[in-house]
Amino acid sequence: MPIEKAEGAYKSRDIEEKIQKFWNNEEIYEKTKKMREKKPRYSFLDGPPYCSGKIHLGTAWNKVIKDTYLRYKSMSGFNIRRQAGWDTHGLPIEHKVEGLLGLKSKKEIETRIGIENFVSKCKEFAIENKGLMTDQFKMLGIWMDWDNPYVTYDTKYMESCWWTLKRAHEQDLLLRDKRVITWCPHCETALAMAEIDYDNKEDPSIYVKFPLKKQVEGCSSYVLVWTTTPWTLPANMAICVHPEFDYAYIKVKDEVYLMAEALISSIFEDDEYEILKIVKGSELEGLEYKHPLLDEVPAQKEFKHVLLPGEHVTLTEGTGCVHTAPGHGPDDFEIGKKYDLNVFCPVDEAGLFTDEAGKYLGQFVKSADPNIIEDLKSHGLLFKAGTINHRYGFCWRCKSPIIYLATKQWFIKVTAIKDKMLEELDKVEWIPSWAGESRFRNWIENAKDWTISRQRYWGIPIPIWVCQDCGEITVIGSLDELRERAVDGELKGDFIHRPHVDEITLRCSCGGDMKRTPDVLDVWIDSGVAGWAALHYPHEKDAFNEWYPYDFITEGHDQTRGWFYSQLGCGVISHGSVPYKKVLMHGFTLDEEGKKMSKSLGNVVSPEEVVEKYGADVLRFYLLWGNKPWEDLKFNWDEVKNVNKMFNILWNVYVFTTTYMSIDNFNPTLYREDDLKLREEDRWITSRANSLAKDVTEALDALYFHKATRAINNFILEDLSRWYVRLIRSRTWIEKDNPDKLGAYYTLYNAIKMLIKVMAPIAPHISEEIYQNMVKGVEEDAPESVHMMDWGFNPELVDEELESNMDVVREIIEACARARDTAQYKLRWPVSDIKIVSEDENVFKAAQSLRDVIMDEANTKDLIFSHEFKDVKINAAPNMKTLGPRLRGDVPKVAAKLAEADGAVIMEKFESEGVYNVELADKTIEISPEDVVFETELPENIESAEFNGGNIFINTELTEEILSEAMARELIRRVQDMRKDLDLDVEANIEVAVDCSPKFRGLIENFVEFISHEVRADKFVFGIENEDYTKKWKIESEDVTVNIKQS
RNA sequence: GGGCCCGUGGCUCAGGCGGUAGAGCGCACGGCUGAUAACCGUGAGGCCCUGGGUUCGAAUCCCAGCGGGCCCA
Repeated sequence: MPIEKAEGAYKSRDIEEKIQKFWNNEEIYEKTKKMREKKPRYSFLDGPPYCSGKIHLGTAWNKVIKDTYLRYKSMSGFNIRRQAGWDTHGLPIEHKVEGLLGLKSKKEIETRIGIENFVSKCKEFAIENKGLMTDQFKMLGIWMDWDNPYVTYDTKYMESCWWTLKRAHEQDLLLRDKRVITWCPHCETALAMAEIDYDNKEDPSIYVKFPLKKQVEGCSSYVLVWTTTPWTLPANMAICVHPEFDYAYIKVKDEVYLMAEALISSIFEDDEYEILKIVKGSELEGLEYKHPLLDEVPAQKEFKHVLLPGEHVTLTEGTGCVHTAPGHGPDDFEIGKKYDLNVFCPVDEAGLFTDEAGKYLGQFVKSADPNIIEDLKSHGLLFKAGTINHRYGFCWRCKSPIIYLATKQWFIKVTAIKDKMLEELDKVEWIPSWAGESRFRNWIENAKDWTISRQRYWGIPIPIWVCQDCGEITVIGSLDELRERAVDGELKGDFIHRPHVDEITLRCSCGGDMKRTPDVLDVWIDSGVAGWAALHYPHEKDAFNEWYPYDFITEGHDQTRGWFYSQLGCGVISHGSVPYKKVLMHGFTLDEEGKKMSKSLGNVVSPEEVVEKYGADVLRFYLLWGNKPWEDLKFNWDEVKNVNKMFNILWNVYVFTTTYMSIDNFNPTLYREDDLKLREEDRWITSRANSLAKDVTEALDALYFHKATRAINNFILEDLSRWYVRLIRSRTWIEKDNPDKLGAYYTLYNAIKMLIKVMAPIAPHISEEIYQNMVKGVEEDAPESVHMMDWGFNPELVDEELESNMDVVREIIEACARARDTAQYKLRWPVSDIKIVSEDENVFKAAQSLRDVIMDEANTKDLIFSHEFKDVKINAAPNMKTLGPRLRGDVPKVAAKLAEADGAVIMEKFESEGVYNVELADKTIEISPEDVVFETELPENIESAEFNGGNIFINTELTEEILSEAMARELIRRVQDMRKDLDLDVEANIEVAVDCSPKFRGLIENFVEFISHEVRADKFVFGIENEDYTKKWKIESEDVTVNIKQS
C-alpha cells in the first residue's frame, strides 16, 4: 500500500482511538513482548496505585514516566517485565464501603452487616475500581501487563506476604508490646508514621496550676504547666523538668509559681513578679504535687504525683515544666517506663473516656477539652487559657486528628535492622542522587519500630496464632502450613481474608488452642512485599530467580516514607537485601499556583480532561517536558497548548510530506543513494536527525525526560519545519522522477522515520500513525509496529561541522531578512548581490559550502565575500559633551568642518598622530578622539545587518531585470491564491489569461515560462476571453486582471 | 528545632562540571500565503533572591541569611 495523503488536521482523539484499536486487534503489545523474549532481561516493578477508582494527574505522570522509559528499554533490545500492580486493602475502601452501606462506626460493621459481608463488599469495590482505572491508564497508551496484574488481595499474593512475616519472626523481629502509638479514633485503629498527614490546626493553649503539696513562704504554691491537649490531663502522672535548667519560684500577688527562669518573661511583665529563689531542675526531683482534677477523676487518688527529670524538656515554649501522661505521649511513655509510672490511659479505642476517667466517662476526648478547662477554672487552677495554631497530625485517609494511646500492638523491630537498611541503601542508584543519599537516609536514620497491626477488616490478616493457654505464638508462612496445623475451621472460599481465617484454630505444643490475633496488617506491608509476592515466591521460584531484584522503580517523593521504605524493610527481612537497583524519585503535580490539587480547593485537573482537549500524546509529552522529573510540576494549560502546537506543526510537516509523496507514489525502497541527487541540506537534516537520536538516547538513559522532549521539540520546530521543509519546497514542485526531487523525498522520509522512532516511547500514538502510513506503507519487511523497531542511529551520519556551518548560514540568511525588513524590500523580490563581511574565515567556509542555500533563501543573484566593506562612508560628528564647554561659540563652525571632512581620514589621523586639527578662519583647534563620535553611512541602495560573526550588505538597487522577476513572482503568488480559492488539487493543471497594461506585460513577458511552470499552467495568454474564475489585482499600482480555469 | 529541595524577564521553565544570560507563552510592531483556522521575523522586557567568600572572572562553586515547598520532631 503506497503512502497516502494524511488528513488535513491533527485530530488526536481519532488517531489515538484508531491506534489503540489497532494495538488491540493485532495484539501488538503481546507481539512486541514476545519478539524480545530472548533478549537480556530488564525487570521493573510497578508501584501499585491504590484502587480509588479514579486516576489523577500525578498517577498519570507516574505511569507515563514508567511507560516511556520501558518502551525505550524495550526498543533498545531488552526483555521487559512490566506487570501492573494494584494496592487494594485498607481504610480508604473500608470508608467508601461504610459510606455506601450507611455505616457510622466500627461497631456497626460487626453488628449490622457482619464482617463477611463487609469484606466481600470491599473486595467487590476494589475489583470494580481496578477495572475503571485500568481503562483510564489504557487511554493514556500505557503498555503494561493489564491482564495479568499483581493484586494485593490475591490468595497467592497474601501467602507470600505471610511468608515475609514468618521470616521476620524467624529473626526475632516481631514484637507484641504495649506502647504509646498514633491512633485514629474514627477508624479505631493504629496508624504508622507513614499514615499521618500534618496540617495546621487550632487547639487550646492553656497554663495549668498544679498545686504543690508543700507551700512555699506560706503562700499557695503551684507548678505552672503548659499544654495544648487538656484532654490528656486526666491521665497526668508526673511533671518533667530539665535537670540542667534553672527554675524559679516566683511570687505573683499572693501566690507562688514554679517554672523555668528563662521563660518567665514570656508570661509575666517585669513588674508583675518577684523571684523568691532559683534552683536547678535536678533539685526538684521527687517534689510532690496534687493532681488538679482529683474530684473529677477519682482514680487519680490512687497515684502519687512527683516532679521528674526529663532531658526532652525544652525552653522553646511553655514553662519548662512538662505535663507527663505516659498513656498519651511517646516521650511521656519513655519517662513512665524509666520511673515505673502507671501507664494510665482512661480512653478507649473510639477516643471516648472510660469509667476510669470518672466524670468524663463517655465523652469524646477532643470534645471534653472545654469541660476540663471549665473544671480547672472552677478549682482556681487555670492560670491562663487561649488558643494556638500549630502543626498537628491527621489520619491520612479520614483526616481525623490523631491521638496518642497506649495499646498493645504488633511491631517489626526496624531499629534492629536499621544499620543493614542503611548499608543496603548505598547499593541503590538514586536519581536524583540526593533522594537517596540525603532524604531517604535521613528518614531511615530516624526510623522507629514499625507498628504493623491494624484493628480493621479489609486487609491481610496477621498470620500470628496465639495459644490461649500458654501464650506461645506461631507465625504461619504458607497455606500448606495452615492446612497442616489447622484443627478447627475450614479452608474454603475466601478463607484467607477475615472473618473466615479468624475461625481457624491451631493446636499448641502445650495442647492449648491457638487463636489468630484478630488484627490485619498495615497496608504498607502489602506493597512492601510486592517484589516477591507478585511472583508468588517462595511457592514458585523460577520467575523470582529470573527477575529479582528489580532493575528499576520510580515513584513520587511521598514514597520516601512509603514504598521505598516498606520495600527496603521487607526486603532486608525477607532476603537480607534491597529489592531495587535504581530509583527515580519524581515530583508531585500541583496546580498553576503551586498548590496541591485537592477536591476541597476545586483546583483538580483530571487526565481525562486534558486527553479530551488535546489527546494522550500531548499530555504525555507535556508531563515529560514541563520540568525536571524530580521537581514538582505546576500544571499549566498554556504549556499544554504550547505542546499541542508542536504536535500540530509535526502533523503539518507530515501532511506536506505525504501530500507530495502520494502524488508521486514515492517509494524509498526503489532507490539507492546513487540514483538520487543529495544536496548539502539533505546531508544536514540527516545529520541532525541522527544527532537528535543521539541526544534523546543519552537523555532517556539518564532519565532526563525533559532533555529528550526539548531536543525533539527543537528538532521538529527549528530543523524540520522552519528550515528543512522550507529549503526543499521548491524541489517538491519539480515534475516527474527528477533525482533532485527524489533526493529530497528520500532524505525527508528517513528524517521523519528517525524522528518517529525516537518519539515513539514518548508519543506512541502519533508515531504509530505516521509509521503505519509512511513506513509500513512502503517498506514491506518493516516491523509491524513502530514499537517493534530497534532503537539506534548512525553516528557516522552525524557531521558536526556541517551542522555548525548550517547554523552560521541560518544566521546569515536571517540577517538578510532583517536587512530587507528595514529596507522594506520584499523577500519575493530578488536582489542583485549580497556581500558577506567577516573577519572569521570559518564564516566564509560555512557560507561557501552552503552557497546555494544562501542564494536561494536570501533570493539573491550573487554572493560576495569580503573582509571589510569598502564603500562605507564614515561621518564624524562633534561630541557635544566634551566640545561644548570647551569651544562654546565655535562649536557650529567645527561641526560644519567635521561634516565636510572624510571621517576615514580623521580616523587615520587619530590612529597615526592621536589628534586631528580643525582649521578655522582665525585659529586651529585640536580635536582628540573623545571629542568625536563616528557614524557610518551606507551608500544608497545598500542595507546592512549584523549577525553573529559579521555583517551582511544587501544591494537593493532595482534594475529592469530584477523588477521583471519581482513582478513575475508577484503574479505567481496571486495565481496560487486563486488556485486555492478554487480548491484545486495540488497537481491540477490550469490555463491562465491576464489583462494588464503594456508596461506590465513588458515586464513579465520574459518570465511567462517560469510563471507557467510555477503555477502549473499549460496555457498562458494575454487577454481574457472567457468568464471563468476572474479576479482583479493591484500589483505595485498596476491593475492586473487574472483569469484561470482548470484545463 | 532537624533533614532535603527550590528561588533566572509579566508567566512557565531551560542552562548551571566558572568565561558576553536562553526558549516558549504574553505584549508591541512587521512579514508571509499550495504545510496555511497555520506560520515567520523584529522589538521591548533580567542587580539570574540578598550579603559575604574563593577566583583574573560567579547565575554557576563555598558560607550565611531571606522567601517558598516537602518530610520529620
